[in-house]
Amino acid sequence: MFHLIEQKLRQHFAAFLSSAYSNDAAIVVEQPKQSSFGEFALPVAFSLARQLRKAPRAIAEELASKIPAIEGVAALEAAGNGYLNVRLDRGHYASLLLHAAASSQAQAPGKVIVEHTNINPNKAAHIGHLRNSVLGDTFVRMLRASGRQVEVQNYIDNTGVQVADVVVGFHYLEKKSPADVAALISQPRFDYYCWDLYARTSQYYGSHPEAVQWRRDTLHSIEHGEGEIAELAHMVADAIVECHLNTMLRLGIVYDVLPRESEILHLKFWAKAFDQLKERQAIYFVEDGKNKGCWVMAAAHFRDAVTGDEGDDDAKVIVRSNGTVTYVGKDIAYQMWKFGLLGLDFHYKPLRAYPNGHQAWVATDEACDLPAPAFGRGSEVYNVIDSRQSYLQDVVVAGLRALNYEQQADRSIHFSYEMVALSPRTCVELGIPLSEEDKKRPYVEVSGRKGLGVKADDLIDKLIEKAKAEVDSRHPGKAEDERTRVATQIAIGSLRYFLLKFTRNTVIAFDLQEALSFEGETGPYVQYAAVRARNILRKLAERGETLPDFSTLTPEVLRRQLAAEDFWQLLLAASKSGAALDSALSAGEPSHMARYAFQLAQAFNAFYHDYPILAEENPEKRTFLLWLAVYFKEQLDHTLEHTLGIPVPDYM
RNA sequence: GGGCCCGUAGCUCAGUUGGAUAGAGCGUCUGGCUUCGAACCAGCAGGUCGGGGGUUCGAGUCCCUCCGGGCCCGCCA
Repeated sequence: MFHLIEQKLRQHFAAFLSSAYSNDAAIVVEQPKQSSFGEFALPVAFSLARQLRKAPRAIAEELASKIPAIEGVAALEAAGNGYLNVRLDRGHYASLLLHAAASSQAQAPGKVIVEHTNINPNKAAHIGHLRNSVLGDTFVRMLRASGRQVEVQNYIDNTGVQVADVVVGFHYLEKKSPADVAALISQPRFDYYCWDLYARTSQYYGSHPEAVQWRRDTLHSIEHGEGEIAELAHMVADAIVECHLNTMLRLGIVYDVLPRESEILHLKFWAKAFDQLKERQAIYFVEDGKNKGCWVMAAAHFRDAVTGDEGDDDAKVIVRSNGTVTYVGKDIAYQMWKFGLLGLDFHYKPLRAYPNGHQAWVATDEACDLPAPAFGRGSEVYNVIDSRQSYLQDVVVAGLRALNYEQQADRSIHFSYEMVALSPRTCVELGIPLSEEDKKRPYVEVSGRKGLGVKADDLIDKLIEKAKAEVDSRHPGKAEDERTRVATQIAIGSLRYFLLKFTRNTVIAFDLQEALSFEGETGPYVQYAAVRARNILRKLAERGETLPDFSTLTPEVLRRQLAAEDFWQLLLAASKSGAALDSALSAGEPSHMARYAFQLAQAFNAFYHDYPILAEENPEKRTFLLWLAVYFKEQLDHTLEHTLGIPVPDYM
């Protein structure tokens, strides 16, 4: 509601300034530094000062007296050295909130595609992957909450080097047959097994350089899709994907479609993109020099300043001299498909039906009988990929631009974020050996090749264990499975909030102790506020009472009650979820949404402490306080569950 | 050598896109449970916003420069 009033205010001032001063500058509406100044502050007098050659303060006073009355605004005051502060009519505003019908938001045209997770299917997911998925999933929820149609894609690189390395491990190091591996897959935590095997294989290359030939042979077999090696690769990749989907489902993260690299190749996506790139001369064949025999994209396409003239050496190789295509090449084809620019489509088959009924599909190269939804053909594409790959993302966008797909290039957004590293303290705790140099660093980078990192499932297990101990001590009377469910919800809230509270370009130095904290600015703190609101209503029901009739809360009554600053500030904060969503979306920062939820919880916890609602004896005030609690609960529940993907437990 | 990111309280981080007296959490210290359960609340202490220039009514925010740290720049992905 808050942002609607803000919009109205902006329009009102724009119209007035346009007619009175012929000034058409955009109106800036801020929130005052101190709440005692009112609800909005307009620094408009400062920008008018130059035009009118008058002191800002005098202009602000003039505006305050001359501007026509605005419905719902109680006062307009000049303040400071030229601010114009706006005070809302509290009764009017609250009445709007009380009677607001759940406005069904008009669906914006066009489909947004969000690609996230994209974990190499060769080992267990780790904490860094969780940041990607939680950021992506939350952004998806935010877009949907704002009325956008969104498709969630999880790209599977099932033919790459990383899968090949694990296959090398199984085939050459462990001499395992497909039947042996199938037996392993049926055991729990196959992804953990591969985590170790991948590290072992990488290590083996280090001490046996000649083994790299195994990798080459394996990649070749995978690409041609034949023989035992190719079969192993498929088995491993498919099984690990299942593990990843299970891990993500624990956090409430689901997908619509999983495009795969194998299909990009088999269905000639790349061949078609290659033709277009050649035809439009986005890439060229190199006759000489270090890139001899390759098809490359000139550096000028993806770099601002090119120092050299030709710069073949700076060019990005798209097709190797042996004729195989690089990852970026395939990514260009994939990006084209996302926008419906390729004139080709995958076939699809159902991959899994989620508990909530949602169906995920996976790309295949042969048609199946079941009709799949129309995937791809997006009008906007967000790729959630860590910032270390920004160079490659630039190349992909440059590819679109070089093909004259300017609009699609502009709407290809690298939703980047910094990596998750480990705090030195946590490395020690996990038994990771550190050099003297590393111990002095603020953080240590994780490495899949070395097997260094915190596995996602381990972390989730630890969080559940910790939460369970807390729940057990507080609610010994509740049933075991119920306590486990609540503990799981708390663990999810804790983890999702932890990964969201940092802005995207902050490197997270993951610290186990910090992540396991449930106090202060954490998910459980916010959940606790929602649970407290819930408790009040449950207690009311236990006393045999029902909620009073809120229609007795007339604007006059509301105005009277909201004269109390504490109540007004809580109501105001709770009414800002739409504004918070708008600003979080325009900034592309899920962290803003998380912080809003935290601030709202803070406001409620203070309110809860100071005003025992059920003990209130004045009937009018009691009714009002109950409505306030109900309104707060609705807003926080919605923000947590719908937008942030954080469940609200029944009790804590 | 080129590109991107970071530097704000003891620690970890925000800072509404240039606005009023720079804010949270943790930690330290002090106080508050008669159950709408304290995973909470209240209070104290803590800052030359890395340094130096500049732009203007106004800079943590924009520009230049220097210092310190990180990440990329492969016929890996």
